[in-house]
Amino acid sequence: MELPEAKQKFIEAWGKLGSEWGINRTMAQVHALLLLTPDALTTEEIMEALSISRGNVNMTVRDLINWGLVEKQLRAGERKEYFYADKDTWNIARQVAKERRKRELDPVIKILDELVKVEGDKKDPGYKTFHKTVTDINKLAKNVDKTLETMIKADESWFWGSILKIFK
Amino acid sequence: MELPEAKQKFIEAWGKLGSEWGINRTMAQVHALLLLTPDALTTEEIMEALSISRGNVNMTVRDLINWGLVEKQLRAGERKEYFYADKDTWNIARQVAKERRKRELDPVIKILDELVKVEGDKKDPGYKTFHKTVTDINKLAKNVDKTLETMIKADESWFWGSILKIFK
DNA sequence: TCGAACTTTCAAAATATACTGAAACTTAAT
DNA sequence: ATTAAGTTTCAGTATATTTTGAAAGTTCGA
Repeated sequence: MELPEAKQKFIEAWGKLGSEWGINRTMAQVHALLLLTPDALTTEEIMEALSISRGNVNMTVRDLINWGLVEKQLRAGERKEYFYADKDTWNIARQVAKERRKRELDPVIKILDELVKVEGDKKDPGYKTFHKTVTDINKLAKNVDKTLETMIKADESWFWGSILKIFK
Repeated sequence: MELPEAKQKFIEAWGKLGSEWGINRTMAQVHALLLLTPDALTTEEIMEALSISRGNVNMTVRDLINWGLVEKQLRAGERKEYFYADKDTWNIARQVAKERRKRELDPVIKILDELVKVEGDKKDPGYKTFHKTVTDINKLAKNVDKTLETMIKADESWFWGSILKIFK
């Protein structure tokens, strides 16, 4: 396989994975493109490379910046903005974990904490099932939450070292 | 908060979480409904409880069965089919991990393995960046893959015991 | 083998999501 | 103050996903 084709494949694969994970395809593709590019790109170059509109690039890049995956670079004497993606995969993973935790897991845990407190007739199977399900899911969610928190704070080699050692 | 309202909240929350995780909202809601129901429900009852059409229930329930989260029950002397959700949250988590790994992670790892092999000019920064990015992501993906595999095989208390012990 | 009870399918409609492109806006040099 | 280079916004359009509902299919008892 030749390099240009390989790059294309990578962009596609990352785009597909992204869309399966609730990140929109274009956003994932722009990220992939930047990950493959040694230096920063302009809006113009991204538009060109992926055949998408200016408006789309603008919004997508803003999202990537909000996710902490891309940074805007300014160059002395130039008006154009350049976009550069952090290439450290551990940072990327951590950043994604951090954002998703904040956006998705935290709100659900908050609701579950409320629901665990709901009182009811302990003889009623409907109530018993409700209470057990909610309590169990809450516990699971809290475990996931703690694990993510550790991961977010941790150093890569330590993290995988510990995980894979146990699981050996 | 009263039980019916609490149930409703749970169904909504689970639906929202599901849709953020690439599982469609209705599927997650049907799952939530079944998780709250001590015994099995019929198509009719699901339609009623969630105000959705017969066709939708049929397809959604089929998907849940394919994900291994719900089972079809037949009762002697009855034509109707009943649907029952496994209430064990660890099984649910495992099952979801298993399916997503198979459907999403495995194909990406296959592509990454191909891309890691692509040869190029070692002086070319474009090639160097490509190669490093692909190699790094491949490693990360393999670590996640191994961890998921362990989780899928593991027993709940052992798994969280080990994880949380390290992470203290 | 008929028909009632139930399930499945899928084309069409509804809804949700993403993208475009041109106008409005910003900034800085002249 | 004007203009040119660039960025941002967003109404309208395009695309993708989900849902409906009615027709076709299945199964089983009489």
